[in-house]
Amino acid sequence: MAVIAPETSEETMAMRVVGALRDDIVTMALKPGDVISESDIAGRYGVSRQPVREAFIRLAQQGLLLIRPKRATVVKKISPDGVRQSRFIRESIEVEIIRRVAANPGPEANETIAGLIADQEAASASGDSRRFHTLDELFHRTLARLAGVEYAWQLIDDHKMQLDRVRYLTLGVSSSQRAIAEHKVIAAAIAKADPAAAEAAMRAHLARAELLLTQTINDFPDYFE
Amino acid sequence: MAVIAPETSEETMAMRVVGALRDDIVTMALKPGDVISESDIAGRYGVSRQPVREAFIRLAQQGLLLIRPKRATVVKKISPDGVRQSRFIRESIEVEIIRRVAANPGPEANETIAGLIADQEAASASGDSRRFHTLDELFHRTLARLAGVEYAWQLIDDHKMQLDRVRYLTLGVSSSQRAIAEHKVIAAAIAKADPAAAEAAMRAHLARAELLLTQTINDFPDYFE
DNA sequence: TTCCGCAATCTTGTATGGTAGTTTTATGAT
DNA sequence: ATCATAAAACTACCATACAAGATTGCGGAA
Repeated sequence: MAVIAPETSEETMAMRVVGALRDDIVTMALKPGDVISESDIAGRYGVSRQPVREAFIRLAQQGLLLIRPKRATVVKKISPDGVRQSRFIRESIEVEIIRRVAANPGPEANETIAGLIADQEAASASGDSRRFHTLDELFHRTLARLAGVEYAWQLIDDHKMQLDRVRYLTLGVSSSQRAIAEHKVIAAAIAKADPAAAEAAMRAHLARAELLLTQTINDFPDYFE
Repeated sequence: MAVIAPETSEETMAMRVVGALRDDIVTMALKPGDVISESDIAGRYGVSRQPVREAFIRLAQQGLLLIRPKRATVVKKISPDGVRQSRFIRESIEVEIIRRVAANPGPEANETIAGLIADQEAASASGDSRRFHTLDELFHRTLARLAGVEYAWQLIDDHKMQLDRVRYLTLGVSSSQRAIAEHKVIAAAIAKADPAAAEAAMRAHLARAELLLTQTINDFPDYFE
């Protein structure tokens, strides 16, 4: 019974509920296949059904909920094929981004990237996996910004929620050391203004997730279609 | 005052309104900058505000409407930078698709593609621009299917609405003859299983739109940010 | 004329009641 | 005990009423 009150008039209750539910879903507090209802969530957050309903619509459009009219609303199970294609989309865009950045790094690019990698090493050394995850995201988003297509990253971000659910299931499994090493390879390619090498490094960096996916499906079969 | 009734229980009123409004926006019946209100649209379609409100939310999430809380809801003006980045996204994905198809065409690929091009030539010859547009879309979607990432096309489709509004403004300007010629180049590259050539052809095919965009901005400055 | 302030009237946001359809449960017949 | 049937208890959908902020326009004062 966590009552959520809007701080500013700019943020509506519906938006609050969206954020709260999305966090619950991505962190697996709400598990794939769980059945929820407007009244249920409304009572839980101390609001009426209306804002909850609108939150459901938003989350359904983002692929996290499945609204079955007149039947029920369920947390969508993770579609392995959907995850694969989300990754395909991300890879397609990020490869294009890394090409642009490597072809035309700009003055601030190298130092910015080096700084981010240093932060990641610090986070990894202190075992702060949450901060590491944040920095990892920032690493990729920064590349998008350097390529002048920050909006494109927002698109990736939307579809990344699907991948994040898988990632959450594999917490601790993925080696942050390895991710840092791969980031360094990418940074080196950018420093040498070598688009081809940067592209190859980015592909390798993203491809590693495929192994984790099949492994995770075996570990949590109920969460997948 | 067109009253819309749901035929099946699977399709809600809100979904109907979404479709009707999206068509109106893409075809410029509702122009960028137009102010609409829930009550207004509700009265126009003979439903209550509730389903209209939900339609607004969906369309806002697709980038066609801008909901200004407590103020109004307006048809989003076309963002030139947004169009450019939507094209960037589309190009990134389609290049990756065309690479895959060209690298591994599969048995049915060549004849399917050839058939589509023949249909397009027929449509162009008979001056049926609407059918030509439909076939053009089918051409690209078919490539996505052949690459095994039809879901990725759906993503492109969502963001393509922004591009479609521009395309609608340039009806008659764009030469279907030229598009067909470019499609033939792509088909030839696939037939020769030459990914590099296919990629170059696809990039050229998509790049041509840049000229049209700047031209269109000059012709309809009020519709752009 | 210009500017300030208030009120009428817009807008979207939220709450609630009722409706139609689905699922579950209970009940009775076989 | 098993199965068919009906009733009860859910669900999301829609309509309506009200609330709260934003805009507009009017009127009066400087």
